[in-house]
Amino acid sequence: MTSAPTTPDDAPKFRYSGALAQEIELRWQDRWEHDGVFDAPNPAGPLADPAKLAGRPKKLFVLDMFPYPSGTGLHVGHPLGFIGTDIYSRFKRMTRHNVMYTMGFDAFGLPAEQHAVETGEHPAVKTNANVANYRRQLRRLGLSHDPRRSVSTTDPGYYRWTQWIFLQIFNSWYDTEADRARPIGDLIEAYQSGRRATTDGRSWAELSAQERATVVDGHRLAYVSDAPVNWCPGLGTVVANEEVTADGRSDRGNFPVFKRSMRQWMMRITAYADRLIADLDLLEWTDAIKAMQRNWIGRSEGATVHFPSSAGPITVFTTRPDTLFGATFMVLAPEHPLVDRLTTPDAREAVAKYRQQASAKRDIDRQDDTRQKTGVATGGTAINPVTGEAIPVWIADYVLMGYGTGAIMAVPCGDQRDFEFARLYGLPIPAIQQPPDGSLDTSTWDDAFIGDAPYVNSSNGSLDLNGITSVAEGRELTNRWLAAHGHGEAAITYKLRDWLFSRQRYWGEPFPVVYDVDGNPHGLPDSELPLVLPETDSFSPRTFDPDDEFSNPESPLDRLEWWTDVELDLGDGPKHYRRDTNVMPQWAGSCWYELRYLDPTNEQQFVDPEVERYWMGPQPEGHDGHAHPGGVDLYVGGVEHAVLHLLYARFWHKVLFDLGYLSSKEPYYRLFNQGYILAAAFKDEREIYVEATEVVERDGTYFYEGQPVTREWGKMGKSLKNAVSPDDICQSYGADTLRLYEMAMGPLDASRPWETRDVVGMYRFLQRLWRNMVDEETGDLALLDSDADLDTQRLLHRTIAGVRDDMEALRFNTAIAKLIEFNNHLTKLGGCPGDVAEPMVLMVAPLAAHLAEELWAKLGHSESLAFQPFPVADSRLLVTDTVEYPIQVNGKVRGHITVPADLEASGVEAAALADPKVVAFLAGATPKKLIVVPGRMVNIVV
RNA sequence: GCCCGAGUGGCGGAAUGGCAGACGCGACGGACUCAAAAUCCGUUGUCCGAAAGGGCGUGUGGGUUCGAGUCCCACCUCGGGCACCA
Repeated sequence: MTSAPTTPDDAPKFRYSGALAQEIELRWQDRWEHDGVFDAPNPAGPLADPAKLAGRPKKLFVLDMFPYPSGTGLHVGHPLGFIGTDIYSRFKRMTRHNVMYTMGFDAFGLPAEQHAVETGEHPAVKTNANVANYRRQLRRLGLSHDPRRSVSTTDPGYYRWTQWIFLQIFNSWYDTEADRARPIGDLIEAYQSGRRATTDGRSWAELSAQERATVVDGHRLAYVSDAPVNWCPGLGTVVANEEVTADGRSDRGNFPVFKRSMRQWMMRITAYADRLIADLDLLEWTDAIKAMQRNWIGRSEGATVHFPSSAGPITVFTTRPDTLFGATFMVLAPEHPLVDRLTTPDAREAVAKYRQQASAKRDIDRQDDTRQKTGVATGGTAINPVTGEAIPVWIADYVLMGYGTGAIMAVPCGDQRDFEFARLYGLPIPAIQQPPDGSLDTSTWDDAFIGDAPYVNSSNGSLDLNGITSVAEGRELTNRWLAAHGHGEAAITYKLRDWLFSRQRYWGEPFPVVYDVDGNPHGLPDSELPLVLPETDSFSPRTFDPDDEFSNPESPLDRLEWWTDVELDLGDGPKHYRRDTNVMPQWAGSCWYELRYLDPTNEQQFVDPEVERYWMGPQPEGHDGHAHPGGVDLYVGGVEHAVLHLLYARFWHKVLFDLGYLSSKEPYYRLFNQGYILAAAFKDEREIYVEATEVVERDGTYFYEGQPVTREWGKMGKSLKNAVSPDDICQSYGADTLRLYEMAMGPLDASRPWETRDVVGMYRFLQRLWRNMVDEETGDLALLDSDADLDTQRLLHRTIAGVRDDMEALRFNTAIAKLIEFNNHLTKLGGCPGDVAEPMVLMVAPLAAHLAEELWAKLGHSESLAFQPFPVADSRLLVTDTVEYPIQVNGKVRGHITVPADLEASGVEAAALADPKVVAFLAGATPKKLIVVPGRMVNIVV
């Protein structure tokens, strides 16, 4: 919509134009790379450099969520966070920090595979081209990455260790007593020694080899299970719970997802549920993200209660065992296994019909009619253990098989859903609590009562809650009674399910697992790693009609018999095995990438422990002076990974921590969610998006090829046809202008609309800055002959103090504003005083890195300024001799006085009352009260 | 329904309880130019006023305070997340 300002031919030769910026930037980027300026030294190993390390007493690990390298390249929305982390990294280097900062690529995944299917080109070819393009674009932005540490998840040298970590998880079990993962060998040893008993009491030696394998496999943290999973025929693969939307469709592709029992790889993340919640307290993350993680894990405390019935005990989970006296019926999920046995002959037909209806409307419909509850009675009954009464058992689809036990005790007076259900089917609703402002006659109630209130009708002789007023106490007493009488026990449930870890795809990490003739899985020995993805030209996943629920997944790797069938010696002689033909989900590679950055070329270990301790270990005194529990010092990325990536990565990290490979409990100590860049998108009359760059505005109306179009705002991207390429902006204005613009738009965590029109503001700032120091005709340094006057000195040091604070707090927008303000002051002086140039250039350096380097060189330095100390404010120059006080009368400013800074309050008072404007305003009235805030203001109350 | 956020000029936004609107864009006026662009200088919350000056102003209504954009209560609107979770 708006074109870049054109620099006229007769403009001064060394004006800071887009072309000059580009020349400067490319030159410095080459030099940085050539000199290895941003190579961060490790304390040991091949990247060790004791000389460099000596000058950098503190470490700082700054991390971006690494991108998927898409074929369309970066748009200006992508690097928002990257620019922020770059500025922070550059600033920290100037304050004696050894900064770990690089960028890798999360390059397995569907789009590259899709491209391969369409073109027949191997996905690695396209992926490598995309990675190369991303690297070029990121380099063009002047990001100060250590290029030696950049990794791609698709590189066999990388995924070799992803496979290795998988095997660590596979070869571990969760010891609930020690509350940590341990090697599977410890479990076997415990069984062998008899310290751990088998379930049927036989000794370990008495079990057959197959029985032992089954026991051991049943404890592994990565295990093959035959359980209900999310089958997505449209994608031709199973997907994780986290990848299914609320309305039962795939996150990617929006295809229907069906619950089907299938044999698939699972990760026992549920073993870590409590620690994943508890350790959130260690982290500096926003409450919003912590809340999302807690929500997703969904811990509920309560009790399991067993209700005797003719079909055996029906076990329910409840968070309100204290309301057991009010449980007047039970509801089972339609799929509950006891339904058949509970159903009486006369109810059989209705039950069968309801179950069929429920199973038919599993996806979208189930959402729609959530308002009106439905259900049928089974005719069967169960015994309420506290009252001894027989209560009817119903089935209803508001009870979900996938949560708790798939059965509930219904307490209509104390649960809104049960209340509605009881009202609908005329079931009794006895009150068991006395609501503070209601009667015990529940027919007068509009809703169930939930909260603290005295219990009534809640006694059976041995358990008496009557008169107790606290739910917590009632719960506690009931739990004790249940346990004592064998009717139940305190229990905790979670919404979190184990993580479905296999995908029927080609472009992912192959499982380093083979199956013996009996179908038992065996991990490959280290010597077999990496298990390289086999070459083929048949990448296509087998996909199905999206609604074809009963189709079955077929892995592309399954077709490669030359690869799947192998002869191996796993310690007991050469035998025939069949390889696992699944691949890992895209999340696998991103579960540990930050660790590989630390030691990217290590072929013996995924990371050298000494290197890991240095960068990730707990810090008694972190970068900000606070102790921190270890992990990445600053992790920046979008909120879209609030549950998926962050939960999975925390889980893997904790397993590796338990196994003794890592020194921090958590991978990411401080998380910062940057906002999104939004952009105007335009639709024509057919509601189709048109290329936003081609739209012109006339008098508030927008036109595309002469036709009017409508405007809306959305996340920048290909689908809305509103992407702006950073390459174009760098070409027209330079990367420094782009960096400044993105940061100046607003606070880093806020989303904001992109306006190409506004970019020129930062361009002008850099142009003025340049002109204040450089002769536009000759390109030579041209500073004022004189040094700074006192006012300028003071403003400089106020600016230094402010910019420093802003940099620490990631407030780059206000840091830029302060620098512009100071530069505007220099412009008024007619140029830059000699003694101001260096501090000014150093302050600008983290933001406009290339321009600052160029000016620094012109100031006579041959070294890069990357490690020059950031200016420090002189506190003597932060105070002034005189202070201007605003004088308020009744809270409104009516005048100003300027008085010596050290004048005491009584003097300020006298001066305020003597000010002619104030005198006029008071018109002789006597002040009732006079407030002097030293150094701030005066308020006169009349 | 529940849990997070956020509401400030024409626009993006700034403001340890202390002069609301820093900084940038745009707009308007001027300089340079044959002209335009680029660049430079100035004005720019709004209303009244020729001006000096004054009234009104941070989603709405209350409250605390000498003083509230900022703190408290209630509400409205918008954005995000979760949602028949027992």
